[in-house]
Amino acid sequence: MSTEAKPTESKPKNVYKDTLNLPQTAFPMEAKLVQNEPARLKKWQEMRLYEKLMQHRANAPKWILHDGPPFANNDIHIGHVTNKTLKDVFLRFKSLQGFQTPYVPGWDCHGLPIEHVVQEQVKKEGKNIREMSTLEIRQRCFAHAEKFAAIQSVQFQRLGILGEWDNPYMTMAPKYEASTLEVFADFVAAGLVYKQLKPVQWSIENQTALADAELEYQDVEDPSVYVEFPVENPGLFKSKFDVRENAAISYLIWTTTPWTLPANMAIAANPTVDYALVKYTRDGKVRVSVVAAALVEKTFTGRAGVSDVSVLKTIGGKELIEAGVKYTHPFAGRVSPLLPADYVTTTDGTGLVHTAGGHGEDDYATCMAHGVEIYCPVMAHGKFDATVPEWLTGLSVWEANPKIIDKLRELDVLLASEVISHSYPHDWRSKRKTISRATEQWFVALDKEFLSVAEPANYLRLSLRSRATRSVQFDETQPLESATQRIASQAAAKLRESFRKVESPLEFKDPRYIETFIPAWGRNRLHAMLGTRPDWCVSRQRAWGLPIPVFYNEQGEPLLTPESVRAVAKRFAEKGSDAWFTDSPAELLGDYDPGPQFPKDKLRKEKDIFDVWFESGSSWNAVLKKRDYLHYPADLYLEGSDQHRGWFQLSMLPALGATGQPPFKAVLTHGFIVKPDGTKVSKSDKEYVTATQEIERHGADLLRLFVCQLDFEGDMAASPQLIKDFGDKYRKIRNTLRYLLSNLYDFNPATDAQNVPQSSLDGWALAELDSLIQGVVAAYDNYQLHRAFRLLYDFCSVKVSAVYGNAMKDRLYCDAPHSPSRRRSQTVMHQMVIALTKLLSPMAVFTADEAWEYIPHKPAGEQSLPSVHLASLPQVSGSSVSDDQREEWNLLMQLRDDALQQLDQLKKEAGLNKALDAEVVYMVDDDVLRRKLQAYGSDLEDLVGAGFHSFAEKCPEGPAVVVKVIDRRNEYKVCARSWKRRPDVGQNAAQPELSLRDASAMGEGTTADAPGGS
RNA sequence: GGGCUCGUAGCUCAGUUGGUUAGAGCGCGUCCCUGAUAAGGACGAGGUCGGCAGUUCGAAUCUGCCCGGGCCCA
Repeated sequence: MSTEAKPTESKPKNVYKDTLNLPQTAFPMEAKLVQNEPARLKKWQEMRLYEKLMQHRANAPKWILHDGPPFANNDIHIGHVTNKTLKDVFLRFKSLQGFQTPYVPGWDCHGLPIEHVVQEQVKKEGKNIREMSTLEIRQRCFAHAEKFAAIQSVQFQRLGILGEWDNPYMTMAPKYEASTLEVFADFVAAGLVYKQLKPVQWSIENQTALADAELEYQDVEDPSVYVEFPVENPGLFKSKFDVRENAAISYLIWTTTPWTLPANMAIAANPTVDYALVKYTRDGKVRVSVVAAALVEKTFTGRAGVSDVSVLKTIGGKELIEAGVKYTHPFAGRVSPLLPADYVTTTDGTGLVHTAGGHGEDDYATCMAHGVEIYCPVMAHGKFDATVPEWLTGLSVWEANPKIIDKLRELDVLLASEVISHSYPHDWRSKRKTISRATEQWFVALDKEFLSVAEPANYLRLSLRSRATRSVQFDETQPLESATQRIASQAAAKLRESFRKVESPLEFKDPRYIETFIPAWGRNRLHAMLGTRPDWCVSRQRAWGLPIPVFYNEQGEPLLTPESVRAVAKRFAEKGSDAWFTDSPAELLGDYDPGPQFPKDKLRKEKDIFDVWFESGSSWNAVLKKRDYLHYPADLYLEGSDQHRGWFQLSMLPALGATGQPPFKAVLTHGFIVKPDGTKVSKSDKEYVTATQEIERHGADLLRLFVCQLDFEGDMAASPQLIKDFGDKYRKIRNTLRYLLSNLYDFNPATDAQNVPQSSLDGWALAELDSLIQGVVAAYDNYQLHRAFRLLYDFCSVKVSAVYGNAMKDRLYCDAPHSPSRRRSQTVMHQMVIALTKLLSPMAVFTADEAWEYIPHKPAGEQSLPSVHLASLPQVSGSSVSDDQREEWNLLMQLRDDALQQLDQLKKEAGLNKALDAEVVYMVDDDVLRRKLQAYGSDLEDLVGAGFHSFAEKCPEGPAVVVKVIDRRNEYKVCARSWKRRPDVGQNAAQPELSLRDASAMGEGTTADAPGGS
């Protein structure tokens, strides 16, 4: 499209370039984060930045975020990055705000995952794990945990996480273990600890009970059987229900776990469900069975070998149960009862539930309630003991399944057998199916009322559950903001109603009440979980953990008192919990005298260890209470949303049991990293983000910013590609900082600062900066990181780069160095770069610190700070802006939009390429308005990068101001220095090629050869 | 199956107590500049606001149901 060839022009390019004040800075455009961050990290470590910051804020109020300990196993992953970054950003913001923010990172060191890895290692080495002593296994586990805590520590520090890395907390440290036992002692003192046979999810592979958190549900196929359990006394049944048929009578049950049938001790029925007496022919024999009326069709229709199905009559569940007709176990021979249970439904099965108290939570509850024995013939390794029929003894439960089905068929009580697919719990480590199995376990009672050791004797006695639910109770004094909250409020009303009977609700500022949940629904969620969770099974049958400090005498009676526990704690504090395996009971108990019932030389030690959650859940005691520079409760716990059931809840229970109040004032949860399509990632996905790899690829700051820009309240989409693309955002911010810095090389606010009138682009920019500072601070304050990032980014991209910075170019480059207009702009830019750097510093810790070094003449009191991370929040200018003033700016920006569109038109239609060749004409009739606009001076042309502006009359209709852009290539001459095309070019006879401004600027000389930046 | 939760342009997010043609930035397309230059600028095209049905004069916004995703349980 090059129509006008200009071969002869050959203009001597840029002869005036040396006379300009072009930007200069040593702040590099290219960040080279990957290579530069480690150096800066080293610098921080050498100057002991964390300690310096703590000293710097020695007299400030504290803000304590208590770290939830990651598991000391494997490298860090993107979830760790998210969690630790959020923590670090909030800590740094609070510090910027003026708080002292000590941060003690920690690690969860005990537990099955580590023990499992060690087992695998041992296996690989060809050794037999059973031949190794517990102590030996524990030492290897200790080494493993220590190694990975060290690895993760380095990785977290590489991310720029600031904290007390040389003194973290470790749950396996002797003093920590002792602190955990102290909490346990308080539980014992409160009478909350008991031992009982109870079904738990049991891993056959690992021969241990599993915590909720150790279970994974997977869809599997299992045999399901419909079994006719013959009534014990058919005559009685027939007479009770007036049945005349000459047929066998049975209760029809359904189960997907045939192997639990040997342990069957009852059948549960729902008193509110109607049951049918169904007559049918199976394999040529007429039979009558009881089944829920609603399930007759589903149960019998289409069954092979079943015909002539008819309902003889329907009876109520209550009636059925009260008739009291027992049944005979088909192959165990026992006679067992029909029991009422309201959890029995008619969605599945037959409405009559096979009940084995030794193999199920509900079953257990039903049996306990009716005095039925908890019977569990399955041993730890998953095989039947000798109490079952001979043909089953010694078989594993999985081997037993088909045998039992065969037996049922042989006994002619199998109505049907089919394979169904359902969700079933698996051991998270072995990935094998778990079983429900009754064992002796230590429990913490949720519903027993008690007084904590911290409470006076006349205090209201409440259970752990009611303390917990009370502390998260909904606050109906808060305005309703969403449907969620409304629902929450309804639940709260119900809850409060129940409180009224025994207790008064907590006030907002009561330390037993959790003030804030972010997001708000966390309160609701935690409440629901606390309200329904079962008693806490705290024992595990493993090696790698904290031993439960119980002794047994020769009669098998347990020695467990607060004093005995504290005595062991004392020993552990010195020697670590390995002492349990090396020391005698007498040594462990030290001076403690358990009395004649428990002779020390005859005591036997408990073999169970604690659930790891009990240890990490006691961290508030081991950390917050033991380090005098922290405080209890913490201001914030911040973890992924899975921790509602995990650490949040299991920190609350120990804390409530021991101190009567929750360990935190606020809880923040964040979502999980998912793939860009919103589904969950697995390691084999190509979208999987390998944290350490991404840091090595793009640098920590980029990853940190990436995390910050996502709304953590929901799931967070990430992939290597998304992170890479995000680099554009980083570069935009960095270049904006660079541009600002590059125009400040000759600026000293002490001598050069100018007043900034509101009616100017500078005034507009300052007001924008003010609202940026306010907005970003508010966003940080409300934990809306993505909003803080967005505000900062948009400010850099739009306000500075596109509008203000662009408009100021002409005067910064071409004005005389000391001209007030140039100095005024520098005054604004100086404030901008300081504010931006500070506001960015919690997120982009490396980049902000780097930029800080290049800022000339930092604010009073901050010149000597060695790092931006010791600085405090930027000040707002504080000048109030009237609505009229805002209107004026809005008008200006609107005119800018108009002008830019016209410029674009001219470019397309008239071949105008440079805005500097155009003139902007402001057509105004109103004198007052004209005068207002005139105050903006050359802003009026620079706003769109034009060469010249003027005013003109306009016709009275239409808006108050109309802007018109005119191509002046044929009218005006170009100033050879500023490249602006304007009528005053040549008016200074001495400088015929220049505009008046440039001619006079030349006269004053330039600073182009001035010394570079700081 | 249950509890909680999310679902607005390719991406990340705004959308205030329901109210005119649903916004921004990025990306994308087209173009300009070459004195922020492995930078900078302009214009433009993109959305049945997950779906359906209600309430209402009017709904992205309220209600119900459904679909899809996530966390936690069973």
